[in-house]
Amino acid sequence: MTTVPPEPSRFDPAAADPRWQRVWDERQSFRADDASNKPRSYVLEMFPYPSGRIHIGHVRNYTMGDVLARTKRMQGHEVLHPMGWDAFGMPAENAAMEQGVHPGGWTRANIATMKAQLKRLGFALDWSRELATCEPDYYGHEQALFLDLYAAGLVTRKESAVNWDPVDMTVLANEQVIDGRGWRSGALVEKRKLSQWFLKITDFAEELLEGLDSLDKWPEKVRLMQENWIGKSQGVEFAFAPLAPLETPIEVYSTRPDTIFGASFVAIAADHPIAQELARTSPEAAAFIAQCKRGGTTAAELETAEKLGFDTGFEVLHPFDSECTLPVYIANFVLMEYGTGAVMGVPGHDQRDFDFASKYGLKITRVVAPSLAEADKPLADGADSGDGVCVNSRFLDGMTVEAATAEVIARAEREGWGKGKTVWRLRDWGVSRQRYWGTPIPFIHCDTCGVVPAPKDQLPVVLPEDVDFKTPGNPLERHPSWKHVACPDCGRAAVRETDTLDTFVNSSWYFLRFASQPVGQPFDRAAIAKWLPVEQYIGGIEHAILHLLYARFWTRALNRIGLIDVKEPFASLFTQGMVTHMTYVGPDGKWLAPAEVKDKLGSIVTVKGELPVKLGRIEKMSKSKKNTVDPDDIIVKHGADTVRWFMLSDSPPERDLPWSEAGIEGCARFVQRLWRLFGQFDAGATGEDKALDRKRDQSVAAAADDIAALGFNKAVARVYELTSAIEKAAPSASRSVAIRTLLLLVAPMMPHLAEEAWASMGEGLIADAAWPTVDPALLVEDEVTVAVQVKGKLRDTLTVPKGTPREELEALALASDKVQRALAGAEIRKVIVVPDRLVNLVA
RNA sequence: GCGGACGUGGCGGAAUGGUAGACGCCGGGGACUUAAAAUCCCCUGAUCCUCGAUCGUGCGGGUUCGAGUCCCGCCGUCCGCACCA
Repeated sequence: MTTVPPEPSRFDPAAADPRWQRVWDERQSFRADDASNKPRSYVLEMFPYPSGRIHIGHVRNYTMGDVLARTKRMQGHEVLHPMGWDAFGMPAENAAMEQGVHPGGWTRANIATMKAQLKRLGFALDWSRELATCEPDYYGHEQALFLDLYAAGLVTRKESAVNWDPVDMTVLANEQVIDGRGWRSGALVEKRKLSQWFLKITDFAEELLEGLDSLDKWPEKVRLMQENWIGKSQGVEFAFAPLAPLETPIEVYSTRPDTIFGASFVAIAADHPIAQELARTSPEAAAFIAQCKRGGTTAAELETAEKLGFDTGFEVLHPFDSECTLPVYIANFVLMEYGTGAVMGVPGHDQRDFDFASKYGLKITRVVAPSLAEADKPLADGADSGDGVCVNSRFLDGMTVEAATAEVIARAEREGWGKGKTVWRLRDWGVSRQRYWGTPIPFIHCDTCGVVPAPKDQLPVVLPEDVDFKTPGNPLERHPSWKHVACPDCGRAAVRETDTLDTFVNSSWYFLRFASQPVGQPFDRAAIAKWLPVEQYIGGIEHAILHLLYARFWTRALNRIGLIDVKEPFASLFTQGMVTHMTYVGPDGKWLAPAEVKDKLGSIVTVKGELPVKLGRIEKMSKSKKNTVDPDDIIVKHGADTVRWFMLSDSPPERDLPWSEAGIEGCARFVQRLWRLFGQFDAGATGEDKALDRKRDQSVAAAADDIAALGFNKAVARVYELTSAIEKAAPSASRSVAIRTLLLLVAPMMPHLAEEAWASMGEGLIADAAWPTVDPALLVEDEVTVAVQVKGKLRDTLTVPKGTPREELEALALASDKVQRALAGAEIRKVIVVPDRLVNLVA
């Protein structure tokens, strides 16, 4: 094999990248020391699902975390920056069904591939802590934690209507149903009654909600989304007394008890017991209920769905007025799952009730008005949901909405027909999945003893290897021997639970396992106290609810049962934007890959045949749109540092980053430009360049601030500025110091180039070097440019020593020809001077 | 319907209420070269143009000596939630 010696004036990533990656590996440069006395930083990016290959979104995510981790390290922190694999999940089983491979083999091969890809990007990861959730060494501990939660009463098993995905043939959590469809399969979700395992996340509704207030370093958007998801609503639950022939009272829930005198009907859900009972004797009612169930549940269908009702003929009594009776309707807009499955209809102050009452000719009364005087203001345009005082409401008249609400609740409780109640939108988390490739739920079903937890000394309950995927459904259920065990209590023949845990359980505690991996237990409490909470967590906004809410819940649950001390897992959260790319549509209307098109005289044509190509939208990279770029290809072409630099440049990290070929080439040019500049380092140079010294330290200070705030695009701009300034400067000792400093500054972003240049200067590993210190005196300019405005418009600028007194600035401003011309002899009425910034002459 | 974010050159984007457009990409001109690549220098918001001037941050108002930034009202784009009582 012959090797071509690299051109010395060019940086050769093909040779340098693997060389330095090997050095970091051998020296274990990024291994976190649990015993360190340095300040600690736990930097974490959401671990990937091993789908096959790293995609560009991963590269962006991990590059950001890496720059932060490397910078923190240089700044003297003991950094924990681990990586692992969210390795259970449906795609592995799909691959098993489609390709006849074993999910474990498929997953582990993908992990090997993706790990090699991550290594090629030079991430400063502590690989000694690598974990994969599909290994018994991980999920066995998860089973133990699940049993602990069970012992504490936080795991329940109950029969319930569940979301059944008919394509994936499994149950889905509410969070996994999007617009009535499975989040993975896209199939219309059906309702089924099954015995399921649940985690009692609703026990934590209040603290998960209140905890959001302490997460001041989380995006407001994510906190709001979680708040809405938890959905706290305060109101009153009370009963309407029945009139014969109706026998049972109707319990309703309302957040507006102040409007109780405006109630003109009661509506119950189609699934409500009274409706179901009526359907047995009334074919009309049965037909209506059937009609309700046919209605779609997608957003669009709900938007246009008409409010439909069925008059049961029953009547109930108003709690405050024995003269007043209300008709009972079955209505298609009332949900059995929320509140009591029955509502009081107040058409005057609820648009939905208004529509319903208008349609069925029910009474519409105003009971809240801006003032008592406006009690009879007509409700022409629909319901009035505004604030105000109660009217037409007897003893409530004149009270504010708030006071009236309190009064009604007080009376209901005193008189015993209702009570104040908080209702949550959040449901318990159903975690049973009828799948093979997940954590086996460690329980045993015994005909004699019932549901018995697997003894802890028998953990892990390991998945069987010999399974077949030729028929749909759960392979664990079909396996000939796996499920048959002796009951741990009575010893008689029993069967294992064949459901596995939702994969979101796996990702709900992995950040704890990274902090320590003791053999016999899930984690070491002291190590968690040292490292947690994660200082900076980085990942996609798509996990704003699911993963982040579940992880918060697990952390709080483990805290409550006394296993850990931390309550919130992630102190600071950053949600990064997607990598997008132009899409191309060929003459046949099919998507074209970027490599299949080219630019010909300003218009885009196909490479083959030069046929015209239509430009689509700039969208998230996806295989179906063919607008993807493979990270490996770019690494081979340009080297890891170029890819990393591109990921950090231009777009603010929270926004989308449009991929462009021109952009990556610009980055590649800049890598070489830096390399040339680093080659100009001259240890023996003499002479001082004060301006460059100042620029150097200002750049370092600003870039440090930018990186700390995750403003990587701004840090990149500082690097460009300093680079240009050094290039323009004449040789001097200052210039050499500036080159050396620039090298340290780019080290977290372009670690391979930095190591190579650092070594050529005769230094050790730049990975072990310290962040450059700055002279605070140099951060302050001694000369400033002051703007001179006339009536707020810029007319001139003055360059003056910093701290020039106001009077002098004013005099200098008045002495300017341009200012005099702009003034044109007008009399000055007022002068605003902001020292070191501007003078504004108001004429 | 409810909630939120955003709107700045050809493009990605900078800008503690104080010189709008930093930095990068694209484009144009030039230098070097037999030539090209690579590299370097200059220009690059619009209009009128010699200096210079006028306009300019989605639209309309307002607060202020001064607004991309704050307030009110629109328009548009994107995201989340949704018969939630």
